[in-house]
Amino acid sequence: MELRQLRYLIAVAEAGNFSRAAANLHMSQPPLSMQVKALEAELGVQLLERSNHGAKLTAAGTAFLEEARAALARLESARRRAQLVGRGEIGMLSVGFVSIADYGVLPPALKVFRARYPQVEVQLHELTTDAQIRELRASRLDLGVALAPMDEADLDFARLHDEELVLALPSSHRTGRAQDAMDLRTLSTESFIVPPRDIAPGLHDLIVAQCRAAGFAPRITQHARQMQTVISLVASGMGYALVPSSVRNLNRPGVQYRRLAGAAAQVELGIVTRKRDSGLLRERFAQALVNAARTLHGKRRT
Amino acid sequence: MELRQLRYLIAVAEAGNFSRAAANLHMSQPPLSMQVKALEAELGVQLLERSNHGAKLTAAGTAFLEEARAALARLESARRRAQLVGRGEIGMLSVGFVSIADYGVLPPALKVFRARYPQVEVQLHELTTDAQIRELRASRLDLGVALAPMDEADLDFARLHDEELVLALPSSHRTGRAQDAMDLRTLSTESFIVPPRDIAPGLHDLIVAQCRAAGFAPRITQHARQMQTVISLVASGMGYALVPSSVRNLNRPGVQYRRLAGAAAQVELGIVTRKRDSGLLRERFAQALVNAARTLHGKRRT
DNA sequence: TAAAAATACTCCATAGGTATTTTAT
DNA sequence: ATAAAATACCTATGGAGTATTTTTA
Repeated sequence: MELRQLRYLIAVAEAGNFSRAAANLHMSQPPLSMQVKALEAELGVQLLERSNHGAKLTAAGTAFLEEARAALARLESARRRAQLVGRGEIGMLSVGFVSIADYGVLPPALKVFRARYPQVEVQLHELTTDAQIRELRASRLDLGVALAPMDEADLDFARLHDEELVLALPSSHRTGRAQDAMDLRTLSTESFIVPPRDIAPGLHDLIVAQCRAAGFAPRITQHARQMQTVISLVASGMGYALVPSSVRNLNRPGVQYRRLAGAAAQVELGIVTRKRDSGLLRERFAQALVNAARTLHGKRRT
Repeated sequence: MELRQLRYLIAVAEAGNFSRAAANLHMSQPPLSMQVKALEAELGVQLLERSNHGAKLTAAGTAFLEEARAALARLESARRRAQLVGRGEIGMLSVGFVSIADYGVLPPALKVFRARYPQVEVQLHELTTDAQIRELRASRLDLGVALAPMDEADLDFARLHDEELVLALPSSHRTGRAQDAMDLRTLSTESFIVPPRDIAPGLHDLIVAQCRAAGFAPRITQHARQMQTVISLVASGMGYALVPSSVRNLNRPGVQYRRLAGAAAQVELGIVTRKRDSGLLRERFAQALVNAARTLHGKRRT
């Protein structure tokens, strides 16, 4: 069975005679007759009733044509959908992100992307860096916004921006002015709230290293997986926390943020993707993230 | 776009690599690559992501293939339906019949046909001969069981059987025994119930001619379109009627039937169809009617 | 270097063209 | 006699084959 034969059959059925159909198809009558005959032979069914006056569909021909037309329509829809998906006008994109991205690059990037590609469904998953790696490998994620360090052989990491660690402390703490940097050494005996190492090893280690640099090992009294929880615990006076600076956007009563005196460790945020995995939408979304990062943090660099 | 190309794309998508797909298709790899490339070129979309390890679908390819598979399935269904209809296993048949056929050939013919072709939908329409001619020409009917005479240039008439006219008279009429023939001349002053001439000219004329042959013009006091009505009127004592003998099967209290003395006019029943209109189902139904007629009336002839 | 896809070419099967015959009204 | 489909034969496009090159992990 050939598409050509279906189109020819349709032409004959519509014209009601082979000669006229051939003219409509810009071809001569004999090959048209041959093709239709070949189709009938293959199906083993007579589709047209021929006469000197022309040809009309048999009952079998009518039944066949109805289905065949639907099939052709389906093919057209296949073509259309492929082109739309190919141009990235419609589609699906699964995006993972660490919670701090939600206070920084993600919202503006999403806003721009959604405005430009309203037909693209973006599925958002708040996941730790580790979980993103796992989900990327399982192809349940197309792109992740995660924390460095990242040296997985099968994944690519593209740096978005750095954030320094800042101190989150209860409002009850009254030392110095809000804009002043704070010396971590004055807090060496305080309790610290830190994300658990198995969940966020990069951030965990960075926080511990920062304290070490200030000459003490932090007394960790609470682990909390999500930044929101960390900040809530600080607000309730459970202790202090070192957090990436975009968490400042999380203004919660009872919490204040202070820059650290001296060298502050940098948390590096970037885009993780599968190596040699194409994906127009993925690239465009990555670009939106890069642009958002430039807008938010670019000023400091230039 | 060619069906071949769709099948090739499916093979590559399933095999995950061109070379293996080519082997599955019993062809060599280069033409396979060419055809898929041609498909992509026509659509203007990349459907496969090639690498040394093989090829996998892009998002566009996945979307395309989903629709394309549906289209191919639809084509298979087209083939199947055409073959079933072609073999007359499924289909639709629109049958017209004059009311007296309903007391004769039609019920047994229908029973046999329905048992053999349960998937064929038979639409039944009780229509006068004239109406059947009209509906056949409008292609709303495939076959009719009608009354002679029939000499329409574009229609075929195949005789089924003859029925003689018999007399239907009220039970109150007490002349002679039930099995005796009755002389129409004894009823020359009675009222007659006759189908209107514009609806059933053949039967009407036959009845009038029968009376003329008996030496009188019938006094027509009532017209009735349907045999049921004619018989009801006789039952209620409104008059007498001459009806085709199968109407005897309509046993209604208050009515008796008698053969006519002397020569009784013959009502000829037959199958009307469009000239040069094929139709397997139509032929099979006609055959069922012929068989039924032979069973019901054949004995008299042999 | 090895495995896969792409390129270069050759060949022939067949879709389509022209000329003509057959068929049925 | 006419109009349509079928048949006969020819041509050439393009689908498929073989041999080879290119690519990248």
